[in-house]
Amino acid sequence: MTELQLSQRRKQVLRIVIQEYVENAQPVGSQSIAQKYDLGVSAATIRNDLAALEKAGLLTHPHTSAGRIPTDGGYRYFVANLMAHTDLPSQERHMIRHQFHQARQEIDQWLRLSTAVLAKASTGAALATSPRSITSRVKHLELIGIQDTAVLLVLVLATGTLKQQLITLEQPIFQEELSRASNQLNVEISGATAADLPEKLEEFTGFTREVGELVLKTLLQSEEQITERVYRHGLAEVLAEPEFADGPQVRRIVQVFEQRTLLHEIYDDIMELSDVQVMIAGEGRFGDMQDISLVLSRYGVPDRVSGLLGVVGPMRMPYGRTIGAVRYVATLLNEMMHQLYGQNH
Amino acid sequence: MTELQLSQRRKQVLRIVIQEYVENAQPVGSQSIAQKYDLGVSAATIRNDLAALEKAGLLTHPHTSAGRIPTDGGYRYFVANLMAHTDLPSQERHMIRHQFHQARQEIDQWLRLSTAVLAKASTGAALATSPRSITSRVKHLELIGIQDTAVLLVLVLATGTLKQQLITLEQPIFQEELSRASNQLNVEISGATAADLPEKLEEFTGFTREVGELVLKTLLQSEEQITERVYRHGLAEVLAEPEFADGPQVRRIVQVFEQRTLLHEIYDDIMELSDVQVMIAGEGRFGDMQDISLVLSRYGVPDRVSGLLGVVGPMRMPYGRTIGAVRYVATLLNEMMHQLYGQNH
DNA sequence: AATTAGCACTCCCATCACACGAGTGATAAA
DNA sequence: TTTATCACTCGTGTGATGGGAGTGCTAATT
Repeated sequence: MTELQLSQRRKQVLRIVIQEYVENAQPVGSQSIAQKYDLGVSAATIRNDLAALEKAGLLTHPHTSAGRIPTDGGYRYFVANLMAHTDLPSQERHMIRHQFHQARQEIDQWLRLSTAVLAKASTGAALATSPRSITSRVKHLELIGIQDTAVLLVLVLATGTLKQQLITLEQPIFQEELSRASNQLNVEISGATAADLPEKLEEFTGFTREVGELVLKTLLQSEEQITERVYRHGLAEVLAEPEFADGPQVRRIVQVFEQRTLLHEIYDDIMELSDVQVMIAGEGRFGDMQDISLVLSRYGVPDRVSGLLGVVGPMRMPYGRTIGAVRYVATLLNEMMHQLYGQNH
Repeated sequence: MTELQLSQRRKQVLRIVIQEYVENAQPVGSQSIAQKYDLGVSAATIRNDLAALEKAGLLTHPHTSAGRIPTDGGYRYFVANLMAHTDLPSQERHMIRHQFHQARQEIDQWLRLSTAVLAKASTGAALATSPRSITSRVKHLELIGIQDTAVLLVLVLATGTLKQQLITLEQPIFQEELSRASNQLNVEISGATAADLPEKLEEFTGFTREVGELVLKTLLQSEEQITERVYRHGLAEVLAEPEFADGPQVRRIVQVFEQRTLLHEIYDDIMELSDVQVMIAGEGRFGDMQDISLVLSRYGVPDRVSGLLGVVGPMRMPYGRTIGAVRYVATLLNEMMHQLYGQNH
């Protein structure tokens, strides 16, 4: 993409239009700009600038005699070139950090908190996926008889995640045999990844082998699944924004917010990049996302676990603030999880 | 409440008004009734009946020259006295049952499926809570060293539910000591409830005792928590209904759908009663639920586990069908869980 | 007493006309 | 390149108008 060349003043004008529009949700005209901001030029000049910015595809009118509003391209230019790098105010940061430290050692709690915090700090609705292991490593397994013919396989992964799987048997099995099988397997497969496992399983037969296969299956599954659990928060609030006054628009954002498939599609894109990603009106690559923007980030521990975190809201969104919030929460989560999953293993 | 006395024909008229209005979302007038349904009387007579039903508080006009629409009271009367007892068509029932049997032994899957099925079979958005144990019983515990000073406590309840809790220690502890502690505890507390536990813990000291206390705390927590996880499905679809064309109304239903607090408040009411409960416009007992109805049911195994399941939708809802769907899915869940948690223990 | 026909009345809704005003675009001068 | 000026556009708000669906009432009928 060739970098668009704009005079300083025109950049300034664009910045003002976006800022005003984000704040008031009203088209902004040349006069009000000239009046409110002292650019040292008259309204007529600004009018010319506005026309130029419109020609460049950064602004539009809703109709002839209305002020200008930013296009999706306008927002993109703003985010890429004009936006002030905004961190959350330090007071707010401290409050959030404090809350996180309250919820000790509970990933589930952290993610709930993350969405709550994000929804509050942005104008959007927040969502987060549970973390997914990049390569799962078995730490320990346990077989527990639940009923005569029902056995619960409990799998502890190196990350501390628990997986459970119910096994239904043809005929009853004694707890001693369960213990024997689990002991044998533990010795062999503790620390193994999905890649190591098939080889190690070869020496086993019968029930023990079956359990081993199930472990493998569960392991693979846990590496695949990226939206095992999705945390959401703040949909009701974002619907109060004026752009969601009419029906179709509401359904659109609710769908984006609810659908798991979208997250699947986006996941890989986000994972490749370490910083916060902004996706305005679907960037042409995703379906019906007119007037909707996403601000997303990866979180986790590199090469170990990672998940998705972010905000979905109207295109008319305070990007600076939102990006700052998402970035801060992601950083915080990174810290917390680093501490948990830590250096060893 | 004194049972309202209505002539056969008036009941019939009320039934028709509700049926037509539910179908078309349009006020229905005396003439269209006389025309479409052969009641053997003229429009004028029906007009009198409509006036009488309005006086009785079962119908209203939006304005003088419009047809009638049901009030919340009208719907209540309909549900209580007039509604045909409708089960889901048997073909649909079979399909649903089949889907449930596909998702073998996975409560999580069942509940996801339940909400998906309910959302499809009703005009509403479906929600379900994860099951909660009435009295949790410890089946087994396991202590697993994750890092030097981090130990994962894995608790298997008699129901097969897993609870995990991370313990952070002051100083490192050896796996042998962990094993010793867990073995000691397992012998003593296996099968114990929260009520039994304090007594049994008395003989322990030090680390073992600490773990025991933690088990107790976790147990109590799991009995309290009723909305550990809430499954939701189909919000986007219900927003397509004409009553949600305007803003405030949308926010209202989204709030009802999202809020956990409401579920907490309703929980006890629903649990007392075994059949499907219909709650129209909050029944005067709950906050801002204008024009919103809930159709809810308990599910689970009596005296062991139970959860909440149901639909939230517009007041203008096909109650017969919705109730049938909720009832069927609840029954199905009951069956499945009965099989899982079963007769023993 | 219940039902019916007739009729005036009410009130929503769609349509049109009109004026207002914010904001533009163009032109010509500085 | 910037500015002042001015005609033009078009959404918005207001008020008038007519049609129509549906009611409520009254008086006649069964």
